Amino acid sequence: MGPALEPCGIDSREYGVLSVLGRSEPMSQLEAAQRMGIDRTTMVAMVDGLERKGLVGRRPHPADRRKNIVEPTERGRAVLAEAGRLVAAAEEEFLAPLPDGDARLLRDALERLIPPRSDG
Amino acid sequence: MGPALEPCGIDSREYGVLSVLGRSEPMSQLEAAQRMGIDRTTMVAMVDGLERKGLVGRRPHPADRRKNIVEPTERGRAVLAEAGRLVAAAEEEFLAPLPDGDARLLRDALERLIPPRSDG
DNA sequence: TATTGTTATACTCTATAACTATA
DNA sequence: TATAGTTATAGAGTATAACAATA
Repeated sequence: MGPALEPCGIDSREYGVLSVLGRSEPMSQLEAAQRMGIDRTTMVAMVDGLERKGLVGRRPHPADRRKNIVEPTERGRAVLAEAGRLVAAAEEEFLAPLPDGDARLLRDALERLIPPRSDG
Repeated sequence: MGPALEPCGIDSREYGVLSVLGRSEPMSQLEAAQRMGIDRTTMVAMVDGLERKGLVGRRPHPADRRKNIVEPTERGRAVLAEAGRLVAAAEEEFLAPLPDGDARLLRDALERLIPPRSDG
């Protein structure tokens, strides 16, 4: 995934964070961290980086001023969409050596073993 | 693998090194490092740890005194055997949710995608 | 008193550079 | 001149502890 995402200017962890933030309702940093199973202090650094790149923005939660709502910017959403395409293409290429039908079987088996989280 | 190996007193990286050293002809630290795709300086630390635990021993190469031959001790071989059993059991448990036959298919597909190295 | 974000700090794993001894 | 092992050191990534603001 790393090399596949290079044209986007993000790495796989940033793609994960961007996915969490862009594919559900707006959420706080803590909620995002919990969805990804990472520490909230790690999320601070991740959001810092994405914010510097202009891909997400922080704004105060209207009802609870302790919280930051973190949302992708317009450009962040564009990068997320493009990243999704690149990752899908990389996955297809990776699975190409398998005989017809085996790719789906592999994906289904892995999904049964490791239920996907919201960060894809 | 980590939790599965705990009863052995080794972690997954140490299991990898022990496998490389115990499942082929005796070899130098550099050869072992190259088989695992890790740096030789990292191998120094790994062998240090395994030696402290009494699982491997260093001896000079008879024909080239720059080299260390690193081999499992008798106890190292016993731990390797037990670790192999624990890992196999953990894998079986992990794959248990899959319908009959799918476990083999999954393993075969993964093997086709990612050819196994000598560290298993 | 508990929670959210933040900062400072420490720890783990790994690699790079430089040294010693051998070849 | 090159190679094997070693050491010292630095970097990435992560977590824990402590603090400020807010609930």
